Amino acid sequence: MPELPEAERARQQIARVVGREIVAVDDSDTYVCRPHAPGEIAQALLGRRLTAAHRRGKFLWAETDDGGPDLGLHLGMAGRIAVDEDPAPNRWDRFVLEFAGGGRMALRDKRRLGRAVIEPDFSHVGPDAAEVSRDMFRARVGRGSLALKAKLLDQGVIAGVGNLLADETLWRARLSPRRIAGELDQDELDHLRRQLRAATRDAIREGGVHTGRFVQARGRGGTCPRCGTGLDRATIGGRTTYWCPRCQPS
DNA sequence: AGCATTGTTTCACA
DNA sequence: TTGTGAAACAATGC
Repeated sequence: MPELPEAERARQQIARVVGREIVAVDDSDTYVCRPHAPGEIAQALLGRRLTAAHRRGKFLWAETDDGGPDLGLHLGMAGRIAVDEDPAPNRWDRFVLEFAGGGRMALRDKRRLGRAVIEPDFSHVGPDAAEVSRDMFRARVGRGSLALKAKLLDQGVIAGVGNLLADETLWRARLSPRRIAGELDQDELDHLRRQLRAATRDAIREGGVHTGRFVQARGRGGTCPRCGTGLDRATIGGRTTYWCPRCQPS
């Protein structure tokens, strides 16, 4: 599930525990907490408080008090942040903070592709897809020979777009996922950015990328919500991609 | 049984 | 340097 809209909801959850004293840390999942050894994150956080919750694309991090280290979190393919909920039954809470007074925050992740790390490095992460300026978007997205879909999925170009949001955005913008990024003109790039922002804003408001009109129609045998044409399907940028061949001509 | 899956990283290679 | 594709990661669901 998690793309930028889900990550933003997760950030809001993290913000709820800002100011609470951390009295226990479960960092025993060595895969989710890699490369840290068990207890390393605990030692860095025990007794501290989170002071702010931030997000860039799908990457989350929280500042800590007294010059403590940042705590980086990523939801991976199936994670979410559970605040003050009962512990998950099947050890799906991969990383947990417990607070004075009994509350808790868990990275709840059926798979284990989420991450929890101290002092995260975002040097290779592009600007947030919902915040990127028009000029920055033109310069970063509108170059190179990659297919447009692959370009949007590259977190180093712009951060936050996943497979579903990419398809939703391209459908809204009436652009083929196969178009070459560097061949779009300025008007097309500006239009694409507008549609990306709109699709992202709608998804955050409606509760996730799954609420998108196109995402709901997306799938084997799906038809275009606008014109009823059967959707095309192919692997682009390593991900299964759907598009309307009529609305989004190559 | 086999295949697919919303994410990221790494690697071999062109 | 830039780009491509595949594999790996882990686990679940159809």
